[in-house]
Amino acid sequence: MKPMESKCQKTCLNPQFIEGTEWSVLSPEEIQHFNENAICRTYEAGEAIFYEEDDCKGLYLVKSGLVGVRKVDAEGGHVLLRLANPGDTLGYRPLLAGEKHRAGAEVLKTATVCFLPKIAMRHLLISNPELGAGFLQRTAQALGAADDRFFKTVTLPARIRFIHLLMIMRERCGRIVEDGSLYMELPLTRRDIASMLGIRAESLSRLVHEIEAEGLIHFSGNLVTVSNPDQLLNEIDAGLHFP
Amino acid sequence: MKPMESKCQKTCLNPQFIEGTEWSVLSPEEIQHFNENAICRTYEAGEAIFYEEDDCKGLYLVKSGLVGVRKVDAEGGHVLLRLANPGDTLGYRPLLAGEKHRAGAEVLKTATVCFLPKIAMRHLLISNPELGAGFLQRTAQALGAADDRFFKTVTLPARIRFIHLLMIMRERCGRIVEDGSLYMELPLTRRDIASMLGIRAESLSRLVHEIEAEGLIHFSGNLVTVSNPDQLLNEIDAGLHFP
DNA sequence: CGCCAGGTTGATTTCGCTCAAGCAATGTGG
DNA sequence: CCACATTGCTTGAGCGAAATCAACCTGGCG
Repeated sequence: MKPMESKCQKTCLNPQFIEGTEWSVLSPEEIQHFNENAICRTYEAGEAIFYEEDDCKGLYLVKSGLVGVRKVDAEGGHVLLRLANPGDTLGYRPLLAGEKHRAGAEVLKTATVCFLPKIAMRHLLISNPELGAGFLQRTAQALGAADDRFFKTVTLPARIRFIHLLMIMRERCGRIVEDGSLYMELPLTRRDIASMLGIRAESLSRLVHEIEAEGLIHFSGNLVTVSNPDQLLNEIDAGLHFP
Repeated sequence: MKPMESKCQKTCLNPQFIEGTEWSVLSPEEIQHFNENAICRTYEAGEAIFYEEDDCKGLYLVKSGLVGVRKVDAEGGHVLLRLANPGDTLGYRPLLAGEKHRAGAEVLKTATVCFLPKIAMRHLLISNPELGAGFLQRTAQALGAADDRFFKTVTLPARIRFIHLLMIMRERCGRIVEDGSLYMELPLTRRDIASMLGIRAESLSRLVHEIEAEGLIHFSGNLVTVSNPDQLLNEIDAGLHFP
């Protein structure tokens, strides 16, 4: 069976969806141009969208679901670099740098993704300089974030990095439940979380155990409950401003 | 005594110097506009050009010398993120991202640096879209490099990372001496090298000792001699493609 | 001369890794 | 429906790479 593909037919990019993304600067005609050239496809969890070292054929707008960007090392271990949520665009870095993909994209939760060929993108970049400016800004911000991550992984202990990651995930999938505690469902396997922290799954497991023993957090499967989120934030601060 | 500052007076940006940099796309009039607004200044080793968290007031073109970009952690330790050689431009990331500086710049070897205010830069970006495209590309490449560094620091052992760094430095300051061996003068302290690798100075010291004992390299102060550079390259490959 | 920063070395500890086993949930095929 | 592989996660024991702490060079430099 062939994967489900379809022209977007004015459905892919629409004013509500692109709100807050780089695409929001497009005019109605440009949106139409996008939709005429883009191809939508739904991927199941585990499917790859593109691989490291592939030529960059265009870019990928995540419409729903969750996508992970990863690199693979010599022994086959993978390191998760970042996550792409609905509204995020993938593949713009290699496109703008004029390079091949330096990381692969794999679907983590069933996702529909809109592919826009390079040529169409170039057309849009020329017709609307604002679009380029938007991606320029986003790339520059991503560079800052990447430097930050490097800095943190070499200066902070794994425990603080883990708590930090939890606090970031809170923005994506956290909910405050009636009694004031924080509740979230992590969309990642332990192995993937560990790789984002630069540690092994076993080490993460011990770390989780330790934090749980202190009563700060309760884990069960992918479900996390934090009784007192502020306490964790304090620990991050303590990790930074050491006396 | 006030630091030596001066208007560039047509001297700063000139066709020979900008060859191969992002600035090479400027027209003669634009070059003039740059020179009229830029301010040159010479810094001694150890001086700071800007600090982390400073507002970004413009960008800095390194004309000569060597500049380091670093972040400082809670206990006052610094991590060297990257080096800026003559022709490199600093501060474009925060400018383009619309953020404050997220790292500081410190002169490592006496450097003359040309400062171009934000407003003048905006003017140039508008008058010449090629310039923006150039910085876009460079930013995108830097992002790829930053991801790569993170990936390497979590997957490769310190030893391989060190050799890797040496091979990168070769391109900047390496010379092949008459008998075919490689000779270089590292413009960095041990502490700074260690911070780039994400390890402590003591660990680096032991590492150097170990590699020297194997006869691969000889260190004396900042001077490095590599009798057989290919052997080191092989080791990097071995570190990647493990059976 | 003494001081100081940069570098080295040694002893000890800590953190995270490896290897190995066990367990629960989920498929899968007979 | 059950036996059996598979996958994700956890746990334990032992190991190893770097960190830490502390002492000690060494070469400027006031």
